[in-house]
Amino acid sequence: MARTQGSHSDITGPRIRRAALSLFARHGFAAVSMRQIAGEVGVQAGALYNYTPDKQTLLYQLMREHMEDLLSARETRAAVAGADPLARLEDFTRHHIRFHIERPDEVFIAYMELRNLTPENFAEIESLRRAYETELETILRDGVDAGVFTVPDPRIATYAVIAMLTGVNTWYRAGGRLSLDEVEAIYWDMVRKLVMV
Amino acid sequence: MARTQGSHSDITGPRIRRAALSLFARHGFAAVSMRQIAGEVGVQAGALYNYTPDKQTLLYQLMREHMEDLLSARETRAAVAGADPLARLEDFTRHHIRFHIERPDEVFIAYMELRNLTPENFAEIESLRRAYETELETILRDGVDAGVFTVPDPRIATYAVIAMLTGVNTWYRAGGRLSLDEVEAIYWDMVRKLVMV
DNA sequence: CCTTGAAATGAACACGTGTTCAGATAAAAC
DNA sequence: GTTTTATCTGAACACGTGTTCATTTCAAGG
Repeated sequence: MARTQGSHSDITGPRIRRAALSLFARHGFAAVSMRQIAGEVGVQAGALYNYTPDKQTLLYQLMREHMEDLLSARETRAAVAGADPLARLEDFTRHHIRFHIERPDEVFIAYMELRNLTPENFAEIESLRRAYETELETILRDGVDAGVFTVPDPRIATYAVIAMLTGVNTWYRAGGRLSLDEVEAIYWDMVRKLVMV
Repeated sequence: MARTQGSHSDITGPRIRRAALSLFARHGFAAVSMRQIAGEVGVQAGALYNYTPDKQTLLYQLMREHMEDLLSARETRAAVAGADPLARLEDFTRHHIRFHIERPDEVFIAYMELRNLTPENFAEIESLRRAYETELETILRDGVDAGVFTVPDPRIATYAVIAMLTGVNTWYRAGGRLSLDEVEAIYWDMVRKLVMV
């Protein structure tokens, strides 16, 4: 019986996911073959099927893991945040940027490879994404109700803020003109003005 | 000699590009075969090579055409706009939304398939994109110089506004809750506040 | 030391890939 | 009516695809 401590399989699964993640992000899901992934892990293609039922599920699991990490991290922070909508919005803004910058491959895949999911898997990922968006939308609505925010349409402001924040991933490079702290501050300034009364 | 008026080839080239555009947008460049494109046009795969040297160039031409349309449309409007930065920014905002919403397939491809371009073709497309971004950045800098805008960093505000505006394409559907005019107005409101002094 | 069984191999399957090209087709040019 | 010529076909090439599975490997359990 394997799968006791230190068994090979305990380490191969994650290695496969890491290889697939990096290759999918670099070349795209459709352009990466199971043989390429296997080669990166140092194994024959057939061996991958001890860890995943098929290529599509491999992609789905990567996306799902990412979205669940995102949601649970958000919930953790929401629990410690106070009731002030402005403080909650600042926390959301800064955390979104930092979380996404730390996971460029996962973020890239989660946005670009949605169309390679089966309809059922797509629905699953989409519902996780909607849950995350609802976090922000709730903050905005609470702020509007409390009279501290003025947004023309909370639903659309949610889309706008998330698109704006996620856009950081397309241009930010560590060691560039601005530190991550500065980027956070600049975006928070823009978001704050965007919702300002 | 063909290629006089009404020749077959005058109409087949555009038909191929339209079919490729739609298929690339739906399934992704790597997942679409030359035989699928040919099938959509009603022709054998070999015939495509009378119109394009290869699949990669077909993608490049679609992207290039789109980016050049975007830039020349922008230049046309910039020529008639006045000197008031606020009016120029409003025009940019509304025009960006409308132009992009009218071309969802082109926009999708231009964002998602960059990694399938050769380095030379990628550089070409990127330089067109930078030129477009510079249009907005110039408006923002002029507004800051004139004292009518306050943005923490014009370069980053450019990225932020473009990401925010292009995000409309991910959720807007004709016949939904909001008309395109309303969407334009809502986004202009948010952009205006974002750069407000 | 022998048994057990999870994990890896490597070949095979059936089919799809981008691209090429000799030959057929048919419409325009003269 | 004949020649010219752009266009299209259909087969071929060399190789890559995801996935399966009988067989081998080899470390842990007893």
